[in-house]
Amino acid sequence: MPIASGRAPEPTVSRLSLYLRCLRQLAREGVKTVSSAQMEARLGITSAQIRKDLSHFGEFGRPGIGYDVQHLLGRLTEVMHLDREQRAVIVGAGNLGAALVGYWGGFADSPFRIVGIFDNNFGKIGRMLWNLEIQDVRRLPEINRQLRASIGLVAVPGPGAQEVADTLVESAIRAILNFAPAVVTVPPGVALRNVDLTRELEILSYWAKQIDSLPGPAEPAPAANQR
Amino acid sequence: MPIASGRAPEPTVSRLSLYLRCLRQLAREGVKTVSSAQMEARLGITSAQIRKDLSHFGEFGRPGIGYDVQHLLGRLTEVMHLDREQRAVIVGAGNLGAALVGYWGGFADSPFRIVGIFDNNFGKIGRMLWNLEIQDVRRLPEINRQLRASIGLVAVPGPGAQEVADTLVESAIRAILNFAPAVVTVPPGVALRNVDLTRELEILSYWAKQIDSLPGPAEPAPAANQR
DNA sequence: ACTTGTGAAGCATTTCACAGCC
DNA sequence: GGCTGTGAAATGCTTCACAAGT
Repeated sequence: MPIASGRAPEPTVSRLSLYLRCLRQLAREGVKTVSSAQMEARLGITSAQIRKDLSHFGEFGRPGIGYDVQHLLGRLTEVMHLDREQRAVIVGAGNLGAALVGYWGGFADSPFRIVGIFDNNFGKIGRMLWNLEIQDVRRLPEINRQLRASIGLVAVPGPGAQEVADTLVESAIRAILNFAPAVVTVPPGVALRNVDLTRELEILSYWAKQIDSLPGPAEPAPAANQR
Repeated sequence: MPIASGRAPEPTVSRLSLYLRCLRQLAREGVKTVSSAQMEARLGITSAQIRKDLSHFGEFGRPGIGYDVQHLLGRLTEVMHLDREQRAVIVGAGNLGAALVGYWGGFADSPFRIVGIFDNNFGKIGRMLWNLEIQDVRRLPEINRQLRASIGLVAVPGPGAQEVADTLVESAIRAILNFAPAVVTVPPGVALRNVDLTRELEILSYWAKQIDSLPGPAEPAPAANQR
């Protein structure tokens, strides 16, 4: 029994987020208790997978009963550090950057809060975006001493992405979500994930093709692992 | 030698898109020939992985020399069906939908073209977004007979996502990119990928935590597999 | 009767390492 | 000497299946 956190596989962690969303919905519905089989029905992730995933972080269920929704919700929220405010800055005040500010501006009960938006374009610096003033990315390290954001979102064109990431690291950011179509590297101790929109479409283009040229009757698409 | 396409693993296909981007850059730089080791230096994907990936689709390299950039670029473009126009529609004309239209409106040399945007809100229907008129999502199946899009982007709030996906399937869409924070299911023969922004931040929140609470000196973050 | 937690088995992907070719 | 393509080994993840708990 690996009491609480050891080192969990990356796929497991990424599914935790899905479990959380499912549990929040169950809580809204007033459901008290849920079995891994019931979650399978909602998420399309096998019950064995769910139990194995949860087992990395502790023993949350009761044989014959299932999981207490509120309890599991609380524990997973802690495990993922979503029980505290998570402050984030966005670099890049273009279409995408603006949409991202709006995206998390909407929900007040989210732990994520966008506390700053930065750009390198003098035409944009000083303008307001929602309730935030666009600031000079060159001042980011200095300004983040006040903002104390630990997450950075990179929404600039590909060629500028590495430089922006370096600036974020220099600003004591611990996690970067990169939307730029570019390979970004970060030093040990900084987490990085990429969201690459063109890449997603290209991958779909491949699978759509595969489906077209299938010999027999249609086969299930690989469904991206419910990623 | 599995001449050209058999069934390639999903991770391989998803990396193909990275190889393409790298090759396009090499072509712009005027580089004629590239080895898997040189690509490793640019992409952070091991040379053995690159060679194994490419081997699923044919033998493109020459021992002692490497790969001809133009040739490999051309072949991979074919493999992924990016040598033809790929028409897409977006459902949801909110912040995100609008940003997505702009995102692909920018680049003219992309095979992806947004040919329609739809919403269910009468306040939005009829308004223009860039050069497209927002249309009633209820008319999507009918209108797509003219548009002939095969890709659909879902940019609506979570609760509406499944209904929208069903409408897209009914409209002869073969591939769906879902941005809504919801589990969507599609019938066999339709490809589906999810881009879940909140989920990405939640996962980063976990890894950033892991880093904080590391006993020894910092360790590399799992880097999301360059995903 | 139902459900969890988990070793063990099964499967998929990555990495190794080298024969063969330039 | 340098590089590809690929079986074989290693690794990592998922699924099975069941003892134990309610």
